[in-house]
Amino acid sequence: MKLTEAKQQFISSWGAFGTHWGINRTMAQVHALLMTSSQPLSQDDIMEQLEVSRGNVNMNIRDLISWGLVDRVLIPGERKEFFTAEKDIWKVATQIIKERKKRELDPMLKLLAQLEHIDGDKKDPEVKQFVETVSGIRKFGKQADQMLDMMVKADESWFLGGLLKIFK
Amino acid sequence: MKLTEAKQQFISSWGAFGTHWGINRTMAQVHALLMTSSQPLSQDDIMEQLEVSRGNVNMNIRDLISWGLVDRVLIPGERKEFFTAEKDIWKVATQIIKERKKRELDPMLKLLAQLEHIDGDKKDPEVKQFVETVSGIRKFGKQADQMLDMMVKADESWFLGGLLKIFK
DNA sequence: ATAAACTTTCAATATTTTTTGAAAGTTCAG
DNA sequence: CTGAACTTTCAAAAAATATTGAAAGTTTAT
Repeated sequence: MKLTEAKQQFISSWGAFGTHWGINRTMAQVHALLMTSSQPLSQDDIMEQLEVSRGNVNMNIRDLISWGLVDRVLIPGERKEFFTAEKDIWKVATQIIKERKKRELDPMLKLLAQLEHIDGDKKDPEVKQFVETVSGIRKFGKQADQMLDMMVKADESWFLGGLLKIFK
Repeated sequence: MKLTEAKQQFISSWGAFGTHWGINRTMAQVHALLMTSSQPLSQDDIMEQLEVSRGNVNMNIRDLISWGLVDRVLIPGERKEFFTAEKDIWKVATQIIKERKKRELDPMLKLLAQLEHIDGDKKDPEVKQFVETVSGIRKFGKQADQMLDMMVKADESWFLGGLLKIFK
């Protein structure tokens, strides 16, 4: 398989994959393009390669930067801005975990904590089921939260190395 | 806070949460409703409580069943079908992990394996970067795959209990 | 100060996804 | 067998989301 073809496929699949995880197609594709590019690219490069509009590229690059996955790069002698993506997949993963935790998990846990305090008969099966479900989710979420915190702090090696040992 | 109000909030937030993770609002809400309900509910109950159409409820219930998160229940003496959701959050999580792994991670890993074989100069920086990125993602994915497999096989207790010890 | 080069914004448009509801299909009691 | 009760399907409509592109804004070289 030729590089060009493989790259196309990768970009297109990464885009499709992203949409299953609440990430818009173009953002995922821009990310894929930058991750597989050895050199920084300009907005125009990206527009051309992905065949999308200037505004679209601009917006999605902004978002990727806010996720900490892409950086602006200045190239001496060039007027334009260029962009690179973090290429270490472990760093990419921990960055995404950090952000999603902050943006989604933490607020949800905060809400669940509030919802556990229900007025009314603790013996009413409906009240009981609600409180049990919510507190179950919250406990699970807290545990996941801690685990993710540790992953983010931990070193890549225990994950990419012999993770298996842990569970013996 | 009253039960009714809390339940509304939970359902609505669970729906919003779901959309950030590629799950449609109604499916997440049906799931939330069933998880917090002590009794099985019929299609009509769900339609009424969430104010959505019959077809919509039907489709999303089907999906939830295919995800293994909801079961049909027969109630003696009733003609209608009723539905319940698995309420053990650990089982819910492992079920979701199992399905997403099968539906998304496994196919992606299969694709990445193919994309690593590029014709062309291994010294070309573009080829090199592409192969490195793809193989990095694949290694990471394989490791994640194994870790998730273990989680699914493992017992709830090491997670919901003192998970922390593992990392000392 | 000017203008070319470049970036950002955002209302309009297009696309994708979800929802509806009525018709067709199924099941079952009598 | 018949029809009432219930479920499923799916084309059309609505809603949500993403994209465009041109105008406005900014920066920089001269």
